Amino acid sequence: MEHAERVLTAAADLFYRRGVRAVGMDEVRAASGVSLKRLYQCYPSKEALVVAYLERRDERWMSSLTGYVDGRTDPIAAVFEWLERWFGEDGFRGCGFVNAYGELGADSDAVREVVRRHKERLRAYLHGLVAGAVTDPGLVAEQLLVLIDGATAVAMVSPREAAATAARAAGLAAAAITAPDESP
Amino acid sequence: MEHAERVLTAAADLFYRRGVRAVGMDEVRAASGVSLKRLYQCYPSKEALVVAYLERRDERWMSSLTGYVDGRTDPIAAVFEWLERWFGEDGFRGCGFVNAYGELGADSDAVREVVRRHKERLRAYLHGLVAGAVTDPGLVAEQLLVLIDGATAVAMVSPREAAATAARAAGLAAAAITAPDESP
DNA sequence: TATCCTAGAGAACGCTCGTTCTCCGAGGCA
DNA sequence: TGCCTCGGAGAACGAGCGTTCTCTAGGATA
Repeated sequence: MEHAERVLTAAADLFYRRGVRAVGMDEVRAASGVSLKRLYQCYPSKEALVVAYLERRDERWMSSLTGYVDGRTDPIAAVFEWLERWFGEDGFRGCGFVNAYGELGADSDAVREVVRRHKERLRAYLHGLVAGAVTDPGLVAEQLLVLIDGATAVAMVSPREAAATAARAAGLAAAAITAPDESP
Repeated sequence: MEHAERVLTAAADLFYRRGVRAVGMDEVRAASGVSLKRLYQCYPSKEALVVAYLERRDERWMSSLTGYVDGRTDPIAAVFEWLERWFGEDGFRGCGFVNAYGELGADSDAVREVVRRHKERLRAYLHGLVAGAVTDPGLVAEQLLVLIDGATAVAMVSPREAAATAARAAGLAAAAITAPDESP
C-alpha cells in the first residue's frame, strides 16, 4: 500500500473514532507506520489530512449507500435499512461530517466546504431517488436529508441497543412522506 | 453577578461558538474577567465547566422551547416555528449537545451522560405533546426528535439563508406524521 | 572502494494547553 | 501604626501540539 493511503486509512479511523482535535499527528504516524517526514510530504498540514479524510469518507459513505439502495424496488425503505445496519456497526459514532463541522467549522473554511459538498451530494442523490414519484421532489429530498441526519444524531447519543430505533422511526416517517396521496 | 455565573456565561458563549477544545481556560478568564484562581474555585476543572455549560444550556434551551410552545393550539407546528427562529439567530451553530458529543464523547463519560439526559428530556417533552393525539406516542415522539435533530444539523451546515428551509421541511413532515388518519 | 543521494528515526522548536503557585498590594482589626 | 489575611494578576510548570530539522545508515553509481 502506498504511504499516502496508509496515512489516510489510519487517520480516518482515529479522526472518526476520537475526534480530530483529540488526535495528534504523532499518533497518526504511529498508527500508519509512516515516518513523520513522509507523512508531511503526502499531506502538508493537518488540515490537508482532515480534508482528505472527509473527502474519502464522502466517497466511501456515498458509494456504500448507493450500492445498497440502487436497484431496490423500494429505494427509500432501503436507505433506512442501510442506516440501521450502519448504526449497528462497531465503532459507529454519528456523522463524521457533522462532527467535524461542529469541531472545526468555526475555524476552517476548507472543512466547512467539504462538509457542505457532502450534504449537497446526498441531497442530490435523494432528489433523484424520489423524482417522478412525488409531487415536490425538492421538498421530499430535503425531508429525507433531515430524517437521515436526525436519525444519525439520535443514534449516536443513544445507548447501543436503542440506535436501531431511530432508524426505524425515521424509515416509517419517510414512508409516510413519500406515500402516494390517499385522497381520491 | 456572581463569579461562577460570569464564568459560565462567558464559557457557554465561547464553547458553543467555537467548540470546546478550541477554547482555552485563559480565554474564558479573559472573557469573564474572573481571575484564574477564582475560576478554578468555581469549576475545579475544564470538564466540570463543560458539564455546567451543557446543563445550563439544557435548562435554557428547553425552557425557551416550552415557553414558546405550551398553550398553542397546534404545539407541533409551534415547535418547528420555534426551530426556524432559532436557526435564524446570529451565531446559530447547530446543536450544542451533538457538537459536544462529537468532540468529547469519546473521552468524557460526564459529557456523554449530560447529552443523553438532554435528549431524553426532549423526547419526554415531545411524548407529552403528542400523547392522546396519536395512536403510538412513543414512535411519534422519536420521529419528532429525529426531525428536530435532523433539521438542526442540516441548518448548521447550510448557508445562512437556507437554514429556514430545513425547519419548514421538517415541520411539514411532522404535520404529515401527526395528522389524524385520513382513511374512513 | 569511495562518493553521493535518499529516507527513516526521532530530537528539537516554538507554541498553547490545563492547572498550580508565587508574589504583592489593599483592607480589616488591635 | 503594625500586623494579618485575602484575593487578584500573571508567572511557572509539565505536557502535548503541529511542524521542521538533524543525524545516520544503506544502497546506487562511478
